[in-house]
Amino acid sequence: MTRGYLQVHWSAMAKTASRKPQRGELTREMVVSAALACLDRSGLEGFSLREVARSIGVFPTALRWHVPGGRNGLLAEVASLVMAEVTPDRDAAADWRAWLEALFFRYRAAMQRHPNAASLLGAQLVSNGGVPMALVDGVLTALEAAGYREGALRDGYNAVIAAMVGFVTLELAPEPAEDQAGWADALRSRVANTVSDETRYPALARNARWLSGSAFVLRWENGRSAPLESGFRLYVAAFLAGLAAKL
Amino acid sequence: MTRGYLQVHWSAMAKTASRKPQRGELTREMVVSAALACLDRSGLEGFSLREVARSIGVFPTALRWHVPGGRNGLLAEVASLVMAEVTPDRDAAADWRAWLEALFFRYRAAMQRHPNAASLLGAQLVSNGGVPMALVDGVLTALEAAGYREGALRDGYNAVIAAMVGFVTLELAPEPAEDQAGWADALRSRVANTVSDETRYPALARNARWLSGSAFVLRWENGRSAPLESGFRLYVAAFLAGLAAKL
DNA sequence: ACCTGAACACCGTTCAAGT
DNA sequence: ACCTGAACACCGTTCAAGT
Repeated sequence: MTRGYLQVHWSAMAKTASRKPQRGELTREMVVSAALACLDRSGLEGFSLREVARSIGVFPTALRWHVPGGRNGLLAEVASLVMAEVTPDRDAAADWRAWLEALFFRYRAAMQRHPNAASLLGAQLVSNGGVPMALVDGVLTALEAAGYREGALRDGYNAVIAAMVGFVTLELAPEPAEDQAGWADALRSRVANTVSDETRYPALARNARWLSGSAFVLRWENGRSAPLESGFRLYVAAFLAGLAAKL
Repeated sequence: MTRGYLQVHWSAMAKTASRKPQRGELTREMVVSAALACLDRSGLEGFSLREVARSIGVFPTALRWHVPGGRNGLLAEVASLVMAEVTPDRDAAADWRAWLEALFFRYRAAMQRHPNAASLLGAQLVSNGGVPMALVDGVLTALEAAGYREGALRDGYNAVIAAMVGFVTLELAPEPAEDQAGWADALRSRVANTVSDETRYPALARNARWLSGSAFVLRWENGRSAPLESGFRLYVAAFLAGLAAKL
C-alpha cells in the first residue's frame, strides 16, 4: 500500500529461493513459504503477489497455478502455516485450564515468530480457515471438561477464540510502514503532552510513569520491539478465572 | 485490493456530497465523513483515496490539503470519528465494573454501526491515535477504584483495552469482497464435512448442532449479518469477574 | 501440465502549474 | 490558500500463447 515514493531495488529483493527453479520444480510449499517470508519482510500492507513471484524468480501469474484464490487465497495458506504448531498436545487436557492457558501462550509465541501474521489471523475472516480443526476440537473438549454444554459451550468457545486472538492482535498491530522514526517521535511527544494534563486526565497523569511507552494508545512501538508480557499474563489469568467462575 | 475484474461505474458512485463543492467550500470534516462513508461501502481493503475524492467530486490530490498523512492519516481520522461516542459518562463510575461493562457494550455498538471500522481499530497501531484520551483516563479511574496500582494498573489497563477490542474485531472480521456467495457455500460444506468426522473431532461432532454457522472458524458470515451476542456477553462477564478476582 | 508475456483497470504519491 | 492535472511506480487479475 506504500507506493510511489519508495523504489524497491533489485538488490533488496528476497533471496528466499537462491536459484530460479526449473520448469516443473515449483511446488505449492515453495510458494507458500516464500509468501510467509514476504509477509515477514514487508508486512500485510506491503505483501504483494508480485514480490512473492519476484523472490522465487518466476512470473506473477505462475503462482496462480499452484495456489488458486489469488492474494487472499495465498494469505490463507500462510495463516495455516503459521498456525500449524499452535495447538497443545492432547494429554495436557487432564487439566482443562492448563490446556487453555498453554493454548494462549503458544498462540502468542507463534505470532511473535511472525508478527505480521497477527493482523492476518485477528482481522480477516478469510484466514480463519487457517485455524486447525484440532485446535477447535481441543477447545471444545476443554470447555466440556469445565462443565460447559450446548449454547453455553458455544458461547464459551467463541469467548476463548476471541480471547486467544484479541490481545496479541492489538499488541502486534503494525506500525506505519513509511517514516517510522518520525511517526514514533511525533506520537511520543503527543503522549508526553497528554500525560501532563492533570486537570483533564488526572488518572492518566497520576500513572504516567507506568504507562508511557508500554500501554495501548500510549505507546509508539508495537509488541515486536516492546512486548506487553505482564499485561498478557494478567489478561489470560483474569479470563480463565472468570471462565471457571461463570459456571 | 480487489482490482481488475470489477469495473466500478460512475452510476455506482457515492452520493455523499450531492453537489460538487465550490472552491474554498471543501472542509476537513467533509473529507473525513466522506471517507467514513467510503469505508462503510467498500471495506478497508476497498477503501481508496481516489474513491473518496470521486464521491466528493474533487481531485484525489485535493484531499491531501485538508488531511495530511495520506491514506493512513485519513483512516486515523475516521477511527477518531467512529470512537467519538464510545466513552461512557463519568458518573457511571460509581461502580467501576458497571462502567467497564458499559464501555465494552458501547464499543461493540459503535463498531456495529460501522462494521468495517472494526479491523481498523483492532489491527492498526496507526489508528490507535483515534482512541479518545477520556476513554483511557476512564479505564484507569475504574481500575484504580477496583484497587489496581502501578505496574498492575498498567497490566490491567492493557488487558481491558485488548478485551474491549478483541472479540469485536474477530466478530466483524471482513469476508472476502469478491464472490461472497460462492465463498460462503464452499465454507459451509467444508464445515459440514468436518463436523461429521466423529473419529477425528469427537467434541466438534457432538456439538455440531450448536456451533455450525454461529461459532468462530465454523461460520460463513461475519458478525454484521450473524452477531455473536451471547458469546460476547459471556466474554465480558468472564473477563470482568476475573479482573475483580485477580486482586 | 506448467509457465511466459502482454494487457487492463485500478492504486497512492509527487510535483508543477493554475487561480 | 486551495485546488487542478499530468506523471510515476506500483498493484491484482485476465486472457492468449508458448512448451
